[in-house]
Amino acid sequence: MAKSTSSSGTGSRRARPAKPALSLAVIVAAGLELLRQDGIAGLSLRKVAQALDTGAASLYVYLDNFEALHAHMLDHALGEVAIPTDGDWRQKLCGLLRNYLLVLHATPGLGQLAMMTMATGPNALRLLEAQLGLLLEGGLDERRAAWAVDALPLYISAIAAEQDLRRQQTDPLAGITQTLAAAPPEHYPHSHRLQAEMLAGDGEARLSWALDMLINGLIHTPRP
Amino acid sequence: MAKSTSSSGTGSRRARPAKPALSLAVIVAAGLELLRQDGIAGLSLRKVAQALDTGAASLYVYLDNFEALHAHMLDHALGEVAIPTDGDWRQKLCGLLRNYLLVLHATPGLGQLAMMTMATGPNALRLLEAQLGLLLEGGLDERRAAWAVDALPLYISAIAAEQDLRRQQTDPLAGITQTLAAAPPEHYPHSHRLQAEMLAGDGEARLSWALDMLINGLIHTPRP
DNA sequence: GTTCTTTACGAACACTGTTCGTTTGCTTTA
DNA sequence: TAAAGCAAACGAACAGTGTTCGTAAAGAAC
Repeated sequence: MAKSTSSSGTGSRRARPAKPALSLAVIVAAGLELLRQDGIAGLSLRKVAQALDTGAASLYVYLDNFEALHAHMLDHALGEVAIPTDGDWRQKLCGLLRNYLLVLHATPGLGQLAMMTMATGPNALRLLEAQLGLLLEGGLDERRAAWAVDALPLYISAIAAEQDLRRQQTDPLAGITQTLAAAPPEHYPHSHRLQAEMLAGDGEARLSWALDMLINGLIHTPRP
Repeated sequence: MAKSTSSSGTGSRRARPAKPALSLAVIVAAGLELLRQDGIAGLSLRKVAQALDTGAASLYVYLDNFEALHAHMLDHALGEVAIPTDGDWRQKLCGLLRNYLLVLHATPGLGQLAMMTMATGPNALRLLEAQLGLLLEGGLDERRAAWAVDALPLYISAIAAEQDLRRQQTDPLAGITQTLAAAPPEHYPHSHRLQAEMLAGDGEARLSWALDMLINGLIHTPRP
């Protein structure tokens, strides 16, 4: 996909990768690589610059903000989301959303980044158009599809962000589990009884159920 | 609820509020006040300490982390979410979720904070129990209710976080609107045609529709 | 009165995003 | 060829951030 280092064809004439000429694409790639390694907490302009063997100030030729880096990184990642072509509309829509979550899930912190950044790049637009097409293909009226296309990816992003949150804390058991265990069963009977059930199921099963739930809700809820 | 300032009974003997004796409750209150004024970007340990007329290091007696402050602030805010008592189960559940969004919406940045923090305080548990009770009252089986109680507040939090994001950027028009306007209509026909429709409706109407959609989906989607 | 523990605080450390002034290297002119 | 212009790159500095450490003060327990 991405161009390999230009100097690697004829053999590198330096020990270091010959300083890849600093462009927006290279900056974004370095940012995503850094995110992949250190997560959202380890992502910083200075470290991106350091990975590119330059100073932080040099990046401001290509970026207005740190937030702009976020936006470019997100949209670049969104370019990896495949749009299904086989099956009926529902299978294709579920597949698209599943691929979206897959991409967010592939690099740690990307889900959180998606919730911190307005997705407004060309790839976001591409996914928007595809989702609208699939919803209309499914027979939904335009007004419903227009609102659904906001709700669906928002929910998927929230799932990814939540799982990122769970991943980045040292002890995933320390969360709600301790609270539930310490809660007096006579005051919180449902929470106590369903404790195990709430944590049951792997990510795949829960996602499939959630997607079904969303689309079923969509079908059964006309717009006011 | 919280103890009032102990020195206020006999009258303050200093010009300044007599240094309110530094407790977790006071720190959390100051943090929420700071959030209310400056949003999530303006929230910092040092500013909270400054508002309490002390240094940042002093807060570490009551807090392990900056993240711990987040958690306590979130749970304190969650204490303001009212649990409806009138109407059938569906009205009560919708009311609860609406109140939840209302609270997140009331102070800027709280929605983002809710997506950055695991809600694991006593008030989160209280809301969890209430939601479980209402779902079971509605006739949902326990396995479905157990998963729904994770999905529902997550989606509401995502809505709040998204609106916080929209609020904190100077120009709310600058988002997807520009991208849509610049997109060639022949390549993105649906996006172009439904441009206005996607932004239509106020927050109330969209929330009501979203809640209906979620609950309808819940009803029509059995667990695997 | 003397210990011991909790609470408070100042100074310092290692970071962060961002800005400013300057230097470099290439391209376009004269 | 030489001069001028210009965008890109860079180093230093600024105003912040969370967190840690050593050290005081203030009570409580003996």
